[in-house]
Amino acid sequence: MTAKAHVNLSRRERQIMDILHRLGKASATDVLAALPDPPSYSTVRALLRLMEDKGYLHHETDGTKYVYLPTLAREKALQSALKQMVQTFFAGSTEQAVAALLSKSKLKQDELERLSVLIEAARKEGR
Amino acid sequence: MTAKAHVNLSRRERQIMDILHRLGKASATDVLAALPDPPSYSTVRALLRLMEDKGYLHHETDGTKYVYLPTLAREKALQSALKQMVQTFFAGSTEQAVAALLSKSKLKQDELERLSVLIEAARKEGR
DNA sequence: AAGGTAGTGCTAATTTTTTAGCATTTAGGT
DNA sequence: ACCTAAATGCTAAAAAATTAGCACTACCTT
Repeated sequence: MTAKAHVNLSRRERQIMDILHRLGKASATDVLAALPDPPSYSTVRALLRLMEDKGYLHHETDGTKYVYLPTLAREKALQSALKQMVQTFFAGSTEQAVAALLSKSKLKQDELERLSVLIEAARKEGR
Repeated sequence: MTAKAHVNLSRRERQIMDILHRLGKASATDVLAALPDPPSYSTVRALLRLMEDKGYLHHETDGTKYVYLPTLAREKALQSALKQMVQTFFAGSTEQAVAALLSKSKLKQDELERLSVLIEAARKEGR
């Protein structure tokens, strides 16, 4: 499983990976509920089995049922997704990406406060 | 073209949209050069034509050749991508997304400085 | 002006994805 | 112990995506 496996995901596979990353872990029923234009339950189970074969995810047993989790650790997947986004829309500039996030959402005072602390810390560290 | 059209893109379609957003616009040759596991030139042209039919992109003529551009304005596509990312990995928290970006890349002093200015401005504005 | 190069249009085959059905197993309640 | 409910395993059909080939046109170079 390379870190850029995501470029090879099909439509449904990507939707399912997004759901798993969002929920952390999920049963076939959970996945079905979260899928856009949901297919049948049977279909979802088949997809999950195929994706497990391909190594994108694996399952644990919770009593008699299966709970699926991404194979690639959240950290790795996140890093890959962030990099992809920064490259695609900001020519590699993290600064611009952060600026876009800031401009597109109304952060609360306490959130801004905490970010301010983070940035000041980074500035001192680099100095 | 809804703003969440991206969830319906196939593997190649997504790869091509990423390339177009990265480059702004691109010829079939450009796209071929940028595609991972590149297929034939003929294939790329067919994909571009299909995607144009679906409304994902359109072309302009540059002399005799075609140059393709995303239909959805960069701003819209970006907003949709950012939202998707924030929802998937940060349960909707922009603050956490920004924090992750900061922690995963070494920003230069001048970049940090500019971000600091942005954040202070937002803090004053919200107050 | 002729030949070659670089582009487009169209079509069809192949491969992959997506889908659903049926059989089987396990657990729990009466 | 038996019946039902809720799982899973497996298989195959249908739909969509991916691919490449061939024919044609415009332009440039000699």
